[in-house]
Amino acid sequence: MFLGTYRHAVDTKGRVAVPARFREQLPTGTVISKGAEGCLQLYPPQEWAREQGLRLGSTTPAEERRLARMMFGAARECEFDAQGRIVLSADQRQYAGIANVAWVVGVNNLIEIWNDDNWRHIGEATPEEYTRIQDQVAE
Amino acid sequence: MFLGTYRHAVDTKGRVAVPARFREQLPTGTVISKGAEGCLQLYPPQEWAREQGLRLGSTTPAEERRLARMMFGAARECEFDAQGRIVLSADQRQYAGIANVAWVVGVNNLIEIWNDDNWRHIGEATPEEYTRIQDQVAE
DNA sequence: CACAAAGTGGGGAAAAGTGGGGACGGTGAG
DNA sequence: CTCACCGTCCCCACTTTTCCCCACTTTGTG
Repeated sequence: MFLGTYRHAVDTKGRVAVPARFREQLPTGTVISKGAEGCLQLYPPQEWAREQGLRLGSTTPAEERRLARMMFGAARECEFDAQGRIVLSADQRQYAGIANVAWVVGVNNLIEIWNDDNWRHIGEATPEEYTRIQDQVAE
Repeated sequence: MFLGTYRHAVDTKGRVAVPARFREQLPTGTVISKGAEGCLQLYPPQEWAREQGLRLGSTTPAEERRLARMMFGAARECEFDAQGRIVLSADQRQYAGIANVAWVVGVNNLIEIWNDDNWRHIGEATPEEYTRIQDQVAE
């Protein structure tokens, strides 16, 4: 279970530190790819396995081909260095609009990485907003 | 599992480097053929075997006959040189519209090779597009 | 306040990618 | 039949990127 929000530096080589609390729960085989609303997502192996039903073959429908290409094309297996950092590729940084700073957020089963603006927009909420959205999902 | 997008040069002899990450996972018997939307596809042996369900016979429907002819007719076994490159034939380059640059993309079970323009249209996604397509396939 | 753990930054060795020379073999023209 | 030409393949050398390692700074805790 991944919880909490962390603000980390992204250096000139595209490296970001994954919070130690998260790292201890991430076995090898963790994958990072694009996510909705312009974030990046880290999938622990068991979560990633769920996504792998999507395959290419001569009978795959056009919409699924498109999604598979975008999703797997943007993905990489996470490799942690001795300091517990991963490298965000240039593509990934561009997609998420990340330059020098990234927000690393635990969202229950996945970890998300956001840029400043998008995270402020999506993640921070006034009490009124929060209440409204909770009511909306409740239906 | 093949993941990630790589932009590689195609030299005057039609050679493209296959990313080292992919190469390690490709045994001999890997096949390259044409794919949908104007790409080329590399099939590892076990994936190629799956496509061989498609056979010609007296009861094969017209559409499948056509597909079988195009797909198997265009196929070749991949041969890697000492630097890990494969040669794209003139036919293959023409089909995919590839000149000096190719995008080599891991799409879970297959590897695809694209030209600049087509990949930009099919594979690169803005956050809005990506979110839309993900929601669309989710149904 | 001191010590330990976590995060940040950069230099250098190793690996990956790129480009071209030249040998070999098959094809077609003289 | 011989010779020039073209395509293929193998080898070598250069460039660029990756990643591994070390050291410093900051944060958090006893």
